[in-house]
Amino acid sequence: MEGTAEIFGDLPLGNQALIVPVLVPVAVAGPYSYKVPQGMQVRPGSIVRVPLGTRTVVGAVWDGEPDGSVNPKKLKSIEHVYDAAPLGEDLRRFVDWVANWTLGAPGMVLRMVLRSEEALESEKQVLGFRRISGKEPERQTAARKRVLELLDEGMAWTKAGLAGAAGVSPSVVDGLKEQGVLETTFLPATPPLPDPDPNLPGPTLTPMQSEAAERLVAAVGHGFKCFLIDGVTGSGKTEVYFEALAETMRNGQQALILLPEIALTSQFLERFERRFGVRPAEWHSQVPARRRERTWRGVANGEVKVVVGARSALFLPFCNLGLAVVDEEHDGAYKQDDRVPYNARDMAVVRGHISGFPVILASATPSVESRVNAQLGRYELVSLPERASGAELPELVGIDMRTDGPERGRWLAPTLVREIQETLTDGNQVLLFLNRRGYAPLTLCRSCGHRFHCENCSAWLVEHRFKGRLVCHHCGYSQPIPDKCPECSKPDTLVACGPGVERIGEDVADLFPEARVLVLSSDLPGGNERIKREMELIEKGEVDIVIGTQLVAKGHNFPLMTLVGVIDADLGLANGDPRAAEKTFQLLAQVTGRAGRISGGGKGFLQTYNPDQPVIKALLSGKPDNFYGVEIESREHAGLPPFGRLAALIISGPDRPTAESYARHVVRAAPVDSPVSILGPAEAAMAQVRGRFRFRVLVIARRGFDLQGFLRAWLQRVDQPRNAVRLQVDIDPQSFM
DNA sequence: AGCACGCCGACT
DNA sequence: GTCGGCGTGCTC
Repeated sequence: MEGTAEIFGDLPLGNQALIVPVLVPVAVAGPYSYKVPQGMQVRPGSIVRVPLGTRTVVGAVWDGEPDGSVNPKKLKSIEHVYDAAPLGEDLRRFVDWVANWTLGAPGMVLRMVLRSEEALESEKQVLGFRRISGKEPERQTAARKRVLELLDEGMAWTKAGLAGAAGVSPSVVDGLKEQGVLETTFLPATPPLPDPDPNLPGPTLTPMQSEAAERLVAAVGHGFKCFLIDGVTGSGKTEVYFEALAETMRNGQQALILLPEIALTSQFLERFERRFGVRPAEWHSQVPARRRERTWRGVANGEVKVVVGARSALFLPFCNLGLAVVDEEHDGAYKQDDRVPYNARDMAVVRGHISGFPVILASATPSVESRVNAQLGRYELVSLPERASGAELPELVGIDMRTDGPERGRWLAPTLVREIQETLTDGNQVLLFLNRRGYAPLTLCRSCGHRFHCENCSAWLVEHRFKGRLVCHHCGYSQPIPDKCPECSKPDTLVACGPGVERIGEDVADLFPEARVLVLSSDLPGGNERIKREMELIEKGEVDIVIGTQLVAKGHNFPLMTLVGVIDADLGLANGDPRAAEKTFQLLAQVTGRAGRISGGGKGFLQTYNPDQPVIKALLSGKPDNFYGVEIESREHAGLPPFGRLAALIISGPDRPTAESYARHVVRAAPVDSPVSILGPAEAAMAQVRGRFRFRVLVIARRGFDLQGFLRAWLQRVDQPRNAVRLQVDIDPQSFM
């Protein structure tokens, strides 16, 4: 038995009541102390209900000695110990680790583990009805007969279930009970779900896939190790890690698969079912509470073998977790910004490290920090550079818009127009990608130069011609499109500058009047339903040219799509985001990867004003490493307040050091075996605004930057009480330069 | 006076 | 995270 809090039978304890630390779900630094009433059995990990202030809360008995400095008169007693299995030692260490890492309160992290109080008591037993053999009702009726026929099969039924199945009212069942023909019984708790079968025959893997799968399989059951699967779209990453999953199940251990968004889960569940025979347990906010409770309990007692879920699934109380997979590991949806801010990808690695099991990160476009971790040898790289079907990856071509661009007022370069024509003639589909909603990003007055911008946030208003409004994409403000300039009042002087998807649609309709064109963006009326329907239309080949925003980057597969044209490949590179290059690479690799995914032989065209940009070169060559490597000119540590971990505040100079350089330094500076996330200046400032003020800071700045002065000023703002800071923090990254 | 609202500290 | 206490300022 572990722990300090055991009551040993009738051993005399004198007058000294037993006191234990209990972690409560409030934002305080550590556990509180509670008395254990006579006869109550608790140990570290026990889930308990305790009084706290005016309410009662659910907490967990924690490790270590109770805080001796509190006034013993203040101590209250534990009210109740829940029936649920105590949280394991490794989970408790994980909670503490995450709290330390996020600078959050351990109680707040525990709260993520103990999400549904209902799950903590064992499932309520259900009253069932069974036939007492041989007994017949005094008077037989048609309804009674139907009920008894069902019961003669030997099963016990619930009243509602039985009445429903027999097509009679529940009172018929009551009547039979009254007559002593039926007896009541407790039904067994909900029958356990069938386990996934790891021994069903899997698909035939290519030699490259098999080799990758073998490496993963060999690691199962042998402690912590982190893999990064870097596999192009269509390379069969999923099939490969499914083999590791199968091995984990054969080992009798549980497995967790994290997906970035719940929209992807239903397809994934089907895939899982095809491979392992049944669906895995599902965990995300849209799963009904009842099912979540069952999953929580099942995970804790070992009945549930595999969970597929969103980031919050990482905090489930697995009793025997043997593998975690983080699919699409580069995806920003793994970051939680509110409450406890964490990145589930990194915390999955930590959980694997603490509990001693392998973790697999998978992506077609791995994040910079994961690549760096692989280069440093912390993660083992598993490359799948070929499509499993044997289809060739799309051939990518850059179009220099300065020399080969379209005439004024047009947006598609002649080369791209020719390719579209050919593709349509062959009966294939075209995707034109532009990550900008609306008709035009800027409206100005030809006469006086007035530019429309948002009253609240000073961003330009984007014209939405379908809606007939000017919309702020920042804050949602919108106004009708006026017919004259608000500044100089002259009519008919307003001009739209630059393209959005709606405008490309106009261009395409002119150039290809015969083609069936569909413009897809998230703001169109009809919502998700409509988007789903339209995706299906595309899949069926009922659309020739799709014009879309990033919405078309993931999800459905389009078998007939062989050409992808990126209208503005430079979009998104111009802002101050240190991750701009990385994000652009990921997005464009994903979008162009759709070309010829099934049939092979696809083509992609990138319209750009700067073909020499590292990102564009990287995309064209298929080698993401090419856009790394701008040198950091100076780097300093500011070892200011002594907190437990490192957060990175990154300042990018006008020379824009690229993200990998940041990552390299940040990762090197990190505690051994700790994953590191990169925070841009805006993110770091946001974190302050949200109330996390205490950082150890790593600053990367260009030469000549007054680091000491900056830090003094920054820390002064940071160390203020919460509301003072809120007013003073400047989150504009430009101001740091 | 009575109440809504925001700020702030306490919670074992 | 949540509650209660307290000060401010407004009022069917």
